[in-house]
Amino acid sequence: MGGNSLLNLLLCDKGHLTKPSNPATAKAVTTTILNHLDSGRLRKAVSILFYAPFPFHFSLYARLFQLCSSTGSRAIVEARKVESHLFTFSPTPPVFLVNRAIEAFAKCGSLGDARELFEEMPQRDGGSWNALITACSHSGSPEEAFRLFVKMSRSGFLPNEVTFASALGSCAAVLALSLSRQVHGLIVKYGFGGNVVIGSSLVDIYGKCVIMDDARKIFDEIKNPNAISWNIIVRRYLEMGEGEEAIVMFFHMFKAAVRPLKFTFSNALVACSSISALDEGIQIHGVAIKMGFDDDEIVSSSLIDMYAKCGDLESASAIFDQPNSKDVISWTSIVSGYAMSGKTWKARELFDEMPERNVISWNAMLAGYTRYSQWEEAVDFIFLMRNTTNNIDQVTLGLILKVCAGLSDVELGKQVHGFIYRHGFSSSIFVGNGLLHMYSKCGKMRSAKTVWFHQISHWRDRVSSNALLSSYARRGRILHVACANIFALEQGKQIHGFMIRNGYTMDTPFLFFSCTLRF
DNA sequence: ATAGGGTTAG
Repeated sequence: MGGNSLLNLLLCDKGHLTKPSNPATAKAVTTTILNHLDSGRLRKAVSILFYAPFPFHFSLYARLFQLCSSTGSRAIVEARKVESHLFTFSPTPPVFLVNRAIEAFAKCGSLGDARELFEEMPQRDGGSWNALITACSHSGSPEEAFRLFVKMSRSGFLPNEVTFASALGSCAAVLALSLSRQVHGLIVKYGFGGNVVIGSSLVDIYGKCVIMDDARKIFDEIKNPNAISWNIIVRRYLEMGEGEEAIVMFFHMFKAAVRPLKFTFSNALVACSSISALDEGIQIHGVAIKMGFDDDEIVSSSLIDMYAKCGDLESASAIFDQPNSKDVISWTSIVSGYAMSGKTWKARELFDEMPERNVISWNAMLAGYTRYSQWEEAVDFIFLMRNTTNNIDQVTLGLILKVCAGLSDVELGKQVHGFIYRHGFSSSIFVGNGLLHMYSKCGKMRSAKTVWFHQISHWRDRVSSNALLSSYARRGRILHVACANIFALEQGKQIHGFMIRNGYTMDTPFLFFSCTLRF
């Protein structure tokens, strides 16, 4: 019990009424609270509730919990006040209301409060388990979500489609393929296979695990795919490097008469740039205008990016020059468009005008200089960057190493290497490759070899001791891979990306998770 | 009585 509820109890013990003396009082206060809520004054409403020494109707608490966690508010203080008041004047509230409280705490970002409340519940229902499992899966605690998922069944509660959807969300977050297959089996067994949310989640997971055939099969079996389902399939094809199929699916969506999400427009447009499909991009632009999406910031910045990457800088500028479409992303897209097409001077002019920059904007400009071997400009820019911002990431460092390589400046390269080492960027494959290239280009083969072995041992330490990394030759193909588990996800992703970029044949990736489900 | 899935720039 927190200090707040203690305060309320003291108020009771001092002889304050636990029930309004006049039955009209509670009703009047409720009306006042509702009026504040209707005008969007959540804090004021909660404050009035908090100091009222009598209970309210449960539906009011339910509504308040929901508002505390609705998008944008994340009002943890208010959620705690509502909970405190509820328990003070209704010591044994109905289970559904406690479930709402758990959800509110979780959505406000306090998994601790949610967990504590769950632990202290004298009675639980399936919804309580679902609330906490969802909370864990949203708070970056997938392991705990899995544990609860298993524990739930052992405690005699049957998982329903919400449970499965949350469990699959956790599977996707850590690419737990083997676990997903087990959960998939249970879903079929329990008869939830036809659920659109679950089907979409499965498409998402199999796609992320690079098993696109399975993903597509499951997608085709969804009876009425909704906008999110379509978004997933378009995105997964895009990430597989199958831009054409992504675009095809985008247009299929219209035949199915499903209104796309703005992110689906983005994904489809990125697919267009990935295969330089300007004509299709123009068609999608037309569709966006027809459907009233063209003044959306996300869609318009994606359009700018698509036109820029397809080499149509005029159309890109035309959209960029329209009012209300200039966020950092649009700015970065247009700068990148000029920079990567060799017009670095124009790009720099725009870059200098940017009202706001982030590390990606800086990298976009630097990438232009390195791509066109403008080493002097690049070096000046790097020093400017160092003096202007502390925002540096592995992409910046990779680009700086390219500059060192371009200049064959091993002394500068060594300094950068030192920086990388001191700031813990060594594990990034992007940086590692940059170092390798830099040392080789400068003729320092011994250093290159050292970097290589360090890189390899790094993977071995971080990946294989936790999970499994096996590369093996078979039938003349070069390399097959088994991937990482949840403790080495970042490394697993890096290896995966490395393999895709370098054209290795991909066998079914194995992802291991130490928990085997028993039902 | 409810809850669950996806996310543009280097």
